[in-house]
Amino acid sequence: MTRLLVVEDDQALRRALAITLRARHYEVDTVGDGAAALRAAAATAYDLVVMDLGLPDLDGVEVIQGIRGWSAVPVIVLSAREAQWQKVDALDAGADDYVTKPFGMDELLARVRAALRRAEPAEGNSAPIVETPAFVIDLAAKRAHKDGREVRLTPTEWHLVEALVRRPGVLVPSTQLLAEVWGPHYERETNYLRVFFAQIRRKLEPDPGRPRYFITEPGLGYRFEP
Amino acid sequence: MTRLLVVEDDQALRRALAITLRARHYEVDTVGDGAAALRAAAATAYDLVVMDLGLPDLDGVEVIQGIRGWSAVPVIVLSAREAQWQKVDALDAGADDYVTKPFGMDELLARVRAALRRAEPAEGNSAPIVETPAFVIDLAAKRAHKDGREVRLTPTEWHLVEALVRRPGVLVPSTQLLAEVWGPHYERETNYLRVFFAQIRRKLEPDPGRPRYFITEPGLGYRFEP
DNA sequence: TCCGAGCGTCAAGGACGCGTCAAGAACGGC
DNA sequence: GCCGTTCTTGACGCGTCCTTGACGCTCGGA
Repeated sequence: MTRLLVVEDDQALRRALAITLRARHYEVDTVGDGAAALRAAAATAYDLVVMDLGLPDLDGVEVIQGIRGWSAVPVIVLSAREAQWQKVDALDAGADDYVTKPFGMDELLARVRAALRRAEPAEGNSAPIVETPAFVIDLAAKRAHKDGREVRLTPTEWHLVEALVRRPGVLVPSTQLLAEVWGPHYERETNYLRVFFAQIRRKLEPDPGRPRYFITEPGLGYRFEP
Repeated sequence: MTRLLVVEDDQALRRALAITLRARHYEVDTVGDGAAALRAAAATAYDLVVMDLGLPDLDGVEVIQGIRGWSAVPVIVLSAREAQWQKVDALDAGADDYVTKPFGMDELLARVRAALRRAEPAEGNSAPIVETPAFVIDLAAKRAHKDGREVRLTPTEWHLVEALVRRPGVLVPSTQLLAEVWGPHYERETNYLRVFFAQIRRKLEPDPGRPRYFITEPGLGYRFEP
């Protein structure tokens, strides 16, 4: 399911957007101000953010920059502001697209599709099935098998496994893993990583005491070794 | 150098676009019709295409579909057509963005930057791999190999190696290395450098006693000789 | 020839990060 | 409201990495 976050202070428009998008089978959360937007984006891994630039608390550009600090999620900006420099500012802050109110719903939907289409290959181009002599991971189906037996992973364990397995052989810094799985405020909680990797190794590694696939690089981060 | 293809039948606008984009240090090719656009896109690996929808020979949507048949290059569509369904068609055909004429040049440039920024990580712009006859260093994956064997570097060793290898051949003053790796208060602790470079040479140099790649310039600093 | 500054080497200590375990808190399903 | 799962939090032992000091070497100048 594709998850969208709608950030819009005008209640009527917020409802209209949510209804229209849900009718297209997107899963939609809505918030009404910038602080809530940042909290929501930190708590949940959305596939796309639709955001009004005129928010009551924060400037839209600040919200974009806040999100861009740790996430590459596509952001489509809605705005009644016509001035060029505002579009330029928003786009340079990290927005992916800028739609001027009043806008046609069909156009917005097309831009949502375009943004999602672009983001797709970046995330899922490498095979959604990862296979090693010890275990098989199907990222699309969210299933893992070890020695033919199905292994159950909790949501957080999946999130971690995915973050590593998506870039085989590459070292992923602890801070990046924490930001990606728990959110930007958890970058110091390295003990989470220790606890969860212990669990993941117990479930997937042939010899959990001596990891072969989920490798710790002391002081740096973790690495998935295919 | 970033390479752009401009597809526009109006000669005046084509020239204006080319001049503006070149002033921003993009490398720009221009063509005047759809057939030439397809030929050019096939012949050269452009980083982005800016395309007018109203072309004399082919419909712009067909050109987009033609390009999308084999390339994922970002496409920004320009058009005087206001109707929503035309935007929807172009976006669904694979366009990344749709700008309605008349448009502001600053806005177009911002959208160009946004599109290029998105495409960047997928292509892997700068080569983070440093190769010498004796060893290979992959800065992105944080891996080092010597004679085919993997060599493990500690966090501080990585930091130092990176600081030097990023600027091949140039002499980096000791104070700068110390400030960059340990912080500004450590600029006098040159013994740190001696200890760690001894370690790094032991791990990477063919003959650690007589360094060939990590060179000391007495009294000045250190240099990486590729 | 002697001397000193700067560099390379080595080894010991202490600090830090990691793996492990377990218990309490939050969450969701019934 | 209860129960099982999942997440959070704390404590402890251990290994690795960083820091620090001592010593020998080379090279240039007195």
